[in-house]
Formats: sequence, C-alpha cells, structure tokens
Amino acid sequence: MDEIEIPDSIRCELVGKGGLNGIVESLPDDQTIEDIVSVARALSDPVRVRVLFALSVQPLCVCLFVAMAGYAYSKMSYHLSVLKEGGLVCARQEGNYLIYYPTDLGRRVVLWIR
Amino acid sequence: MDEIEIPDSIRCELVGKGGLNGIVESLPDDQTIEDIVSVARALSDPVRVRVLFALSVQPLCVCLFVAMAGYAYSKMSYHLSVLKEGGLVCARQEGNYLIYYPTDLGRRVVLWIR
DNA sequence: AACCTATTTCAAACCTATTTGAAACCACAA
DNA sequence: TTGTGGTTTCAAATAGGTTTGAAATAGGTT
Repeated sequence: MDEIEIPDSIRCELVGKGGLNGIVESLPDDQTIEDIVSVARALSDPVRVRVLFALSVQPLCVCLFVAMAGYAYSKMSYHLSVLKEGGLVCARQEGNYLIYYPTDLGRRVVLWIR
Repeated sequence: MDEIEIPDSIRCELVGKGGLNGIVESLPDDQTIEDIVSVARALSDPVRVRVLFALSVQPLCVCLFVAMAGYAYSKMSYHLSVLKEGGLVCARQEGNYLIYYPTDLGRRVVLWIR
C-alpha cells in the first residue's frame, strides 16, 4: 500500500497513524466536506461577507443591501441566494418585503471570525 | 440619508443603530474582509479541505497528496498554492521533498470546524 | 380588474478559477 | 558533470462563477 518513497521522518509518524489510509479514514465524510465547501464558497466574496456581518447586527430587507452596495437588485439577489445555499442566512416575507436574517450557523460563523 | 421606503419594524431598529451608516461603519475594515475572503476561497474546494484536515493530523509531502487524491503533481501543486495564499499551510524543504504543514491559522480553522 | 413596488428568475455575456501537459528548477547521487 | 526524482511554473484550454438587463412573480392598493 505505502510503497511510496518518502522521508523517514514522515514515514515514521505515518505508520503510527495507520499509514495514508489511516489518515484518509480520519477525514470528515463527503457530506460534511460538501457542507464546509458551501459555507466557504458563500464567504468567498467581500460583498457577501459584509452582508452577513450587517445581518448579524439586525435583520434587513433587500432594498437596504442594494442601497448599501450600490448593486442592482438582480445582482444582490444572486449573492443572497449564495449565502442562503451556504445555510448562513434565511428570509421571511413581510408585506411586499423580504427580510433576511442570519441562521444559527450564520451567527456562529460571525462570532468565530470576530 | 435613509429616505428609502422600508417596513416600520426594520426602520425602528435601524434608527436605534445609527441608520444604515451606523451598520456600515460597524463592519470589519477592508483588509479584514479581504483576509476572510482569501481563507474562505482556500476552503471552497473539497480537495483543499481534505488536504488541510490531513495536514492537521501530521505534516505530509506532496507525493502523498498526489497518491491520496490521484491528481497530477501540477494540479495538486496548484491547490496547495491556494491554501498557502490563504495562510492556512506552509512548507519546509527536506532533501528532495517539500513537506507541508498547517499554520496556526490553519490549525485554528480545523479545530473550529470540528 | 388594473396597477404599483419589492424581489426573483432566466439566459446571454463576461470574467475568473481550474485543469492539462510540457518545460524548468532544485537537491542530491553517480 | 550528467543524471534522476520531487516539485513548481507556465501557457493554453476548459469549466465554473458573476454580471447584466429583461421578463416573471407575488403582495398590496386603487
């Protein structure tokens, strides 16, 4: 299995951990990895990070983000949808308005980053 | 400034927080946002997340990642460079080999995700 | 019903990230 | 010094994410 040439220092520590397989098996499962990736993707744009932090202050409607960023509605809507897919925000309807607010995960992420 | 039509519930809470400007000013500064984004970007690919978690078990050389993922060297090298740019990993040379290991930030990220 | 207003959805254009394979680099051995 | 193995770098090709503007939706008003 581990017939690869590697430095002794590494090989030594590696055998004590069940070889490369041991390490691979200790990794988070695929679903968990996917979840991490989708949160990370949601945070990989400056506007989306700002939106999340703003929401951690108080719930806001889309028109305020539009005012804040100077973006078109459709553009802001796209970024909000990425945040939603990452499970960081959700929204409730209030009359004509959609009011976004952070999920528990969204709140925890903000707290940790701070 | 805040001449935008918004629901009263939102407006109410908003004035108590210095209006939209108050919220915008409470946001992290640009440099901090950039740092967050580059970490997030580094984690926004499943292979990179696996590599980081594997490194949090023990330092490893590139050939092991290549074996683990079945990627070409150049491909793995690219992903390692993204992790490096995000400040999550660094490397030391040992003979012919480059041995990657997590930075402090990299370790903290892994601990928090778990 | 007809009409606003806030927001989303869609497809096309656009831009950035990733993959590929070849070539370059570097440390070491013969 | 030539050779070899591990790794990176580069440029071209490809895939994937973002922007744009127009059209669709949905709730409220007249």
